[in-house]
Amino acid sequence: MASKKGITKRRWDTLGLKAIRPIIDNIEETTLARLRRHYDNDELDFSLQASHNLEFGDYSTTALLKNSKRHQIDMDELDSVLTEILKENEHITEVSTAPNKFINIRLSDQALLQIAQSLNSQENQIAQLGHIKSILIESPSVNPNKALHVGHLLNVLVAGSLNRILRATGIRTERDEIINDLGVPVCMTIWAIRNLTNGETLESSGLKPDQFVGKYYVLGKNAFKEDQEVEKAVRQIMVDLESCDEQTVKDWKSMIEMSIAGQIQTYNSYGEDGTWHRWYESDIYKDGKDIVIEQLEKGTVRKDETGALLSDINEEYGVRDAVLLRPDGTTLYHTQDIKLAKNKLEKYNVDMMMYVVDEEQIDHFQSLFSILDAFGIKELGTMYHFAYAKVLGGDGKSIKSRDGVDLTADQLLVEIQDRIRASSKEKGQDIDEASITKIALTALKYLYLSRDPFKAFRFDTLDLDEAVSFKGKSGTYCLYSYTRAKSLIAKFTEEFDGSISDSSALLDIERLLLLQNAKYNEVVTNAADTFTPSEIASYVYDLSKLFNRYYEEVKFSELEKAKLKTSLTIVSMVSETIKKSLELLGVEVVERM
RNA sequence: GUACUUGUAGCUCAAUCGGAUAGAGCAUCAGUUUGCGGAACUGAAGGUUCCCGGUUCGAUUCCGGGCAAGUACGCCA
Repeated sequence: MASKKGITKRRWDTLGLKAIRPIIDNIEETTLARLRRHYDNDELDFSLQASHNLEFGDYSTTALLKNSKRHQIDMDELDSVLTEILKENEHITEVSTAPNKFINIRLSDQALLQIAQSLNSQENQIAQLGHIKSILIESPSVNPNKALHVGHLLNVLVAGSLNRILRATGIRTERDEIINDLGVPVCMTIWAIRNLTNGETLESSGLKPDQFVGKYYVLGKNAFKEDQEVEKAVRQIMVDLESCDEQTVKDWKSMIEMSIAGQIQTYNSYGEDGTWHRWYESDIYKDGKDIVIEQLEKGTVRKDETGALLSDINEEYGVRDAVLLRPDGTTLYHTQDIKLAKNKLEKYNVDMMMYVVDEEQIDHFQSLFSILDAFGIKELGTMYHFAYAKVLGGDGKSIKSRDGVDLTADQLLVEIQDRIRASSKEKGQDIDEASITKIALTALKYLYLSRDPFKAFRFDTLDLDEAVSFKGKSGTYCLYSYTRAKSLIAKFTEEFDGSISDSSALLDIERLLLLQNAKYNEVVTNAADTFTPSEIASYVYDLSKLFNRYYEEVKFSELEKAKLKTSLTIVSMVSETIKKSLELLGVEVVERM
């Protein structure tokens, strides 16, 4: 009995990724092997997790609590055995058992530096793959009659970031989207462009192509609502399109092309190439009939009294059955999506299909996934609806319902750029336009990606002011840390050679910094496994914050030469981690700001 | 009505997916500055994690039941 629950659950744990942690994995393995041998019991468990507080050591284990009860081993005895094994490890300098039976270990300075070097090397492999080795991401599938607004942007940025994060772990990713190029709204736009332009053309309007389309969509929609004659005319366009009337097809194609071209421009300005594969509803809306009829004899589809064909899987899957073919043989949304899924699999042969579509369509996807499973096309658990919550306007209402009055993605970028430019002028800095754009994108992307996408958020000017204020938890703060690190290395360029020959003990702040740095593989793996870019955002902020503390605490110009070299190497490694992390969020770093 | 999602500091949000004393930012208050870039740093104050049960060494997290908010519910896409 398949469960309806979980198809769109937030926490996804079936990618089976396992982070590769240099040295830490090694300590885990050797300790576990010795422990099992000592007790001659292969069921014993041992794992290390990073401590959140230096007081509790660098890493800790709950092995005492987990094993003693489960395997009837005396806790004190296990404690002394485990402590002995850990103490003999070359990378560990201190082992202590807390009153609550956590065992805390402290790593040697050497081990910390080695870990940083492994993570920083070109060969750093982030994770071992599980059974999901390839994923197709469908996004953003914006309707072609509208310019992208600040709500669509969430989709674009999250999908872009997920794509990068998944790739970083070694998963093969593919991108695609479906363009709904049919339907009444499209025909309303065609009608408006035919009748309301007063001679205005794309060229003479000076608008981006998608904005041009969007403008006439709104005009067409209003006319459609108010005037029955217009409604008639729009219906006629639908009929003409269906019957492949030459002029109508030409107008339609030109409108769709304008729209896509404009959307791609927007993707480009946000640093996404937008070259992913596009499926068109008009290519597939007649298909899928045979798939449905084929299922009739398998019992997963039934015919009702009107002659319509419905899915018949309610009992097994607990989802409401859907109409798949009208009595006249025409298809519906579901039917097209079934066909599309089949096409996708034929083209990309991926282990998992992900749909980045807002939460309004949860029911649709639960139903679709169940049907695909029942039809033997793709198993449950290998399809995922990333059901992000809608972005709300400043008044707390859905943006979707208020056509034409909202900030478009293009306007938003310009607005942020203006603010960045103004504030850098205020500080008497002279920054080139390319950097202004990068800083603006940093602020914006961090704002969008640092939060949980499953919780609705209100988009209003308050958020904007915060994003560009450069204070506190922001992308610009992280970027600033990076440029600080870079300028530090540039200042001491003669002393910096990437070595760690110094033998004096690391400072506490250096240990903290290296420990945070050491979490990189784990954080990226977890972000991929649970589809949460915000984990990267939190991580890079914490790392940046530690770096700024380091920067304030240590006067580099007063350090001994050997110590300076090591410290600069640490700075360099940390700055590279900041850079890599920001890139996973789709942020390109600047060297100066 | 049914299903899904959400509920944590005054506000906006975290919490490595069962771990130690629930953390940040904003706002508030108090400090650091002759500097390697102050777009920085340090500190104070702020909590019955919506409520009630259960599971267990241990629950913001998992399970059950309430309460509140948002969203979706067959021939539209």
